[in-house]
Amino acid sequence: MPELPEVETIKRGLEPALVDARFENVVQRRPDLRFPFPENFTARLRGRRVKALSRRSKYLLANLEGEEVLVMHLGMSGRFTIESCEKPGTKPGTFAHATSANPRHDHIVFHMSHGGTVTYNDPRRFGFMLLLNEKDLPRHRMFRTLGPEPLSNAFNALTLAAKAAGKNVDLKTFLMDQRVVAGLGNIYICEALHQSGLSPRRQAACLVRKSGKPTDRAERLVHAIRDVLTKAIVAGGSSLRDYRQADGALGYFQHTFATYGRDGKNCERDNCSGTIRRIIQAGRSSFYCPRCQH
DNA sequence: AAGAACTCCTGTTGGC
DNA sequence: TGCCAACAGGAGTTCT
Repeated sequence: MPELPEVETIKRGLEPALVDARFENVVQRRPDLRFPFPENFTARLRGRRVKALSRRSKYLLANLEGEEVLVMHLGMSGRFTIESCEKPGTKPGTFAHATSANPRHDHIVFHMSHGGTVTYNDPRRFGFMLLLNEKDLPRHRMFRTLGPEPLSNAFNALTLAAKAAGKNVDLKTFLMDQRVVAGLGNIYICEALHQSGLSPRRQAACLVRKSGKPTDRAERLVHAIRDVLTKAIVAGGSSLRDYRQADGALGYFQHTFATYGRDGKNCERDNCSGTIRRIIQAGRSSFYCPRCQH
């Protein structure tokens, strides 16, 4: 499920449950997800304090006491649930059955020192967890090649155009490549392409001029990516408030899409009477309006 | 060496 | 109702 805005939302939601708490006990219900869990995973976490949570691309990072980082990737179907988090403003013990997810896919349970519990559930098991030294993280093969954070200054029309030069792929596939820009996925690429009026079928090279300078399309695309992500994070934040008051399940964003999943529906862009279409690119669905995206 | 195809896994949905 | 195919928010590995 999660793309950058969801991981950011999850990070914020988990902060009160994890930051400044210690792992009292960690229950590991299976040897692997997508990859094997780290050697002695539970023993290495036990007793350790979480200094901070952060995010890089779609990775959720827990910086631990002792200069280690717990790296968590949620794959397609990973989710976290918080239970019995006794923090100011929450009622202890009210989250007895916080999750509607099938408990047979509860693979990891973090029992924290303040009495709260954080459970990782992942039916498809495309997620994974790593335990790395802080200083090794940037050199790790999963981080080394990651492109810039789309909400940082390192991501701009200039750097995007540089990566598009000579590329013989369509824009959709280009943006799915995490080396180009980190954290985008199927949904937000479709949305950003719609907002910028660019067809997902257009070639990536349209972002760069012969001189190497970015085209106007590149400028528009960068702006749209930023805008779509920022709005989605805000929307995710609003659903967070529910989880604290309600059932403890960490909700995802409530967001309305212009294209994603709207195959056959009307394009709602002003003055556009097109119909959203679904096509397959690199084996994945793309949604776009052939009328206003070129 | 870039780009396409295949792979991991379970759950849900829609058509017959 | 059951059955089966298609599809799902990801990305590493293997092919051509």
